Amino acid sequence: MSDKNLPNQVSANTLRRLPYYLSYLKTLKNTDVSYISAPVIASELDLNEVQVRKDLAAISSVAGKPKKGFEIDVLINDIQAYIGCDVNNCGILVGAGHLGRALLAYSGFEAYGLNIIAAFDSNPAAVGKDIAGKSVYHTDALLDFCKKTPVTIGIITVPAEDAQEICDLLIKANVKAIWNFAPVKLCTPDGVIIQNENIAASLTIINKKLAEQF
Amino acid sequence: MSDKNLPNQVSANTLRRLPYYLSYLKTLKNTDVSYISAPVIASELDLNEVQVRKDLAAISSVAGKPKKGFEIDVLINDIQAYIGCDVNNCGILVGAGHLGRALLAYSGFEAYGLNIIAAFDSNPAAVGKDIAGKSVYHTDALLDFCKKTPVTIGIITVPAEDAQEICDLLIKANVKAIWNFAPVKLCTPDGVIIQNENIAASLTIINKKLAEQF
DNA sequence: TAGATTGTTAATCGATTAACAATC
DNA sequence: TAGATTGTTAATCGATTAACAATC
Repeated sequence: MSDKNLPNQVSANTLRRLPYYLSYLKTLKNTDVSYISAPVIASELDLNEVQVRKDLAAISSVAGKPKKGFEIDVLINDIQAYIGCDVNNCGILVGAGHLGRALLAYSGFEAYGLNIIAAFDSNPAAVGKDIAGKSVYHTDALLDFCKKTPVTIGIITVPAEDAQEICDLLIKANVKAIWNFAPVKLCTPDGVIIQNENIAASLTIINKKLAEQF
Repeated sequence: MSDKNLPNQVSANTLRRLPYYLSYLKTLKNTDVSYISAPVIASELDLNEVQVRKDLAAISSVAGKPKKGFEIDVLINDIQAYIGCDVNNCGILVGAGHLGRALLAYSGFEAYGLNIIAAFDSNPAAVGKDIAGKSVYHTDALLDFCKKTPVTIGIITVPAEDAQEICDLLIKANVKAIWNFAPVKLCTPDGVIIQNENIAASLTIINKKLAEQF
C-alpha cells in the first residue's frame, strides 16, 4: 500500500520530532477534540508552525483540512506507521554490562518495532544468566545463533576498545543495521546501516550549559 | 585559569563529536606517536578535516603546530576538561523503572562529571530498594532530600504522562538542569536547562533506513 | 463572506566544506 | 627550501523561518 516510490527525504531532525508529536497527540485521545491544527501543536511543543506543517505533510496519509487541521486518530496512526511501530525487527545485544542489561530490560523498544531476542557477552560471569526473560550467551555462539535465527539489528554495548571487533562479528553474522552505544567510529562495509548513540554527549551539553550560567 | 570571557559558542554538533575524538585519542596513548594532526583524525573518523580543525581550535588550550599538529596528551586533557570530566555534579533520578534502573547502574556517567546519588519512585514496590548501591526513596521525600543535599541535575525516567509533574517537582527542589528521557516537551521557567534524550528516535531512524533499503 | 488554516515558494540562518595565505 | 599542516576567510549546502496565495 505504501506508494512511496521516491525516498521522500525526511530529515533526521524531522524523525526526531515525530515521537514528540506522537506523545502529545496521545494526550488528546481521550478528550472531545478530534481535529488538531499545526499552529496548536507548534505552540504546545515550542516549535515553528511551518516546521510542524512540513513535518506532518511528510508523514500524513491525508492532506490537512483548511480551517480544521488534521484528524487526530489518523495522524496518530500515520506517525506510528511511519516510525515503524508495526514492523518487527529481531535484534541481539552484545555486551551485557550495566548499559546492556538496562537496554535488555527496557520494554519500550517494542513500541518501535524492535524485539531484542538474546544477548551475548564474553564474560563467563554474565553468560548463562537471564535478564528480563532474555538469555545471555557466550559471544562465541553468536554466529551460529544468527545462522539459525536471522537477526536484523545488532546492538553494541561493549566497552569502546572492543566495539570494532564486535562490529566485525555482527557483520559476519549478516545483521542489516548496527546500533552502536560505544563512542567509537566503526568501520563497516557499504550497505550496513550504522546508528551511533551517544548518551554521554547529552551530558556534555548539560555540563557546558551549566558552566556558561555562572 | 579558564579565561573564556565570551561564551565561545561551540555548537551542540561539535560537543557531540568530542567524545569520539577523545576515545580515538585514547587509543593512541600507548603508542609511540605523541602528536596527531587534524587530517589524520578526520580520515580516521570520517570527518571533514576543516571541521576537525575548527573543533579542536575551539577546545584546545594551545594552538596546533604547523607540520606536527597537536600534542596528544594535551589534547586529551583539554577535551576532558572541556567536556566537564573534572566537575562533579550531583544528580538524582526519578522513575526507577527499567530505564531508570539501567541508568542508575551505569557507571559511565562519572567520567562525565555526573554522580547520581539517589533515586525516587512513587511505586511502593520500588521504594526502599538498593540499585547499584543507590537507595530508592519515595517521591514524596524528594523535596526534603534536596533541601539537605542540594542537587544540580534531575533525571526524569518516568512514563510520558507523569513527566511534567515530576519536572515541576524537580524545579521546586531547585535543580539547575533536567535530563529528560520522556518523549515529552516539558514546560519550565526560564533559566532551567532542559536536555531531552530520545532513544526511540534513533530507532526510528534505523527503521526508516532499513525500510528504504528494500 | 471573513478568517483560520492549509501547502508552497522565497528568504534567512547556521553549519559544513572549499580555498588560501601563514608557519615551521 | 619544499611541503605538510595550521588558522581563517569565502562559498556551499541544508534546515528553519517568513511571506503568500489557495481553500473551506
